[in-house]
Amino acid sequence: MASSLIALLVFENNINKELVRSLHVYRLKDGKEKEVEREFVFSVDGPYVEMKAGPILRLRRFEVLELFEGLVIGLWRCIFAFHVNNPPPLSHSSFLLSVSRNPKLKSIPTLAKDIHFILKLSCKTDNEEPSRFSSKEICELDRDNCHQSKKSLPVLDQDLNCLPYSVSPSELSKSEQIELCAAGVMEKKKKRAASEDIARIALEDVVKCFGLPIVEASRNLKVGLTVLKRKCRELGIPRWPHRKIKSLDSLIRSLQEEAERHKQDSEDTTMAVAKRRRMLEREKETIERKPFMEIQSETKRFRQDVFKRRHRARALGNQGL
DNA sequence: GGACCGGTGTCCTTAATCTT
DNA sequence: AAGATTAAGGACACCGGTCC
Repeated sequence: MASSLIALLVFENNINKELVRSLHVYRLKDGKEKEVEREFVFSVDGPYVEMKAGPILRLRRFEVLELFEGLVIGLWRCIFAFHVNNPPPLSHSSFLLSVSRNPKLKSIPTLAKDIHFILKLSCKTDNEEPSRFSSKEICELDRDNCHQSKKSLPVLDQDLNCLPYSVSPSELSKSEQIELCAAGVMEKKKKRAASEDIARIALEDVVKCFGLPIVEASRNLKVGLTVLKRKCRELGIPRWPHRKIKSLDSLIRSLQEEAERHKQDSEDTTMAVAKRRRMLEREKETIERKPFMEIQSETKRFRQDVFKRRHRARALGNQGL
């Protein structure tokens, strides 16, 4: 479960003319980006997360003081969050919240609606007066509100940085169990792969997954890691070539960038870059066909050169800063 | 019901890749 | 070239299904 992808949204709401912060937390099930396990909604007053029709839960170590992207909080990954007083400019959010450029978003129900809502709010707040409160003051207000809510609401000391639902199923009532099952929350028993399915896996199927890490490939092929490893040995693949291919891809990309930069340069330079790129692409194809092949030593030298250049460029960039 | 087989998950090791 | 980081490999315990 540690690889679960978490999407999280914080936005301002104006229901009942009160300033309400909403936090939508989406936990995608077991790393599978298509299945959403549960949705939480932030409670009105303080850092508590209210399950829909459930108890109040505590989200620790999370203060929405600024814009967050990709921040990992325990098991949770924040895809987008901003403080009520600090709405981001639309241009900033365009990449992350654009479904066409970030296809992961498609897998999260109601997200499109939420994004639309957030962006509308963002536009509105841009035109509004800046808040009278500093972030620090808001934070203090929040803390006061927390204390209040502690008095009035029952609070489970569930840390959302750990897996939710750590309460054992036997402790839940039958109706709660049914509800959890309906939400897809209860741990599903992993079914073992049928032996005919394993036998049916052909080299072509495996080759299609070379671009993925072996764990993801095994998920794609619907078999366990051990099975896939054994299958690879059977098919004459001693090591999973994902890293070789990724490395060659990265070299091809940097050559592409170089080609862009050298557009105006001499024909010789352009030709040399294009030639090298073709060589790398051929090598990648060869490895895809013969995964046991080593990366050529010439390519390894070239890769080392690229690393050095990147390193120098970064160092110069840092000096410039 | 017990033995056996095979898949899964986990932990540690090792190799490959990347950074400095 | 050395060190750091990351990802794959391998071993092993556990569990569920099947067969006798």
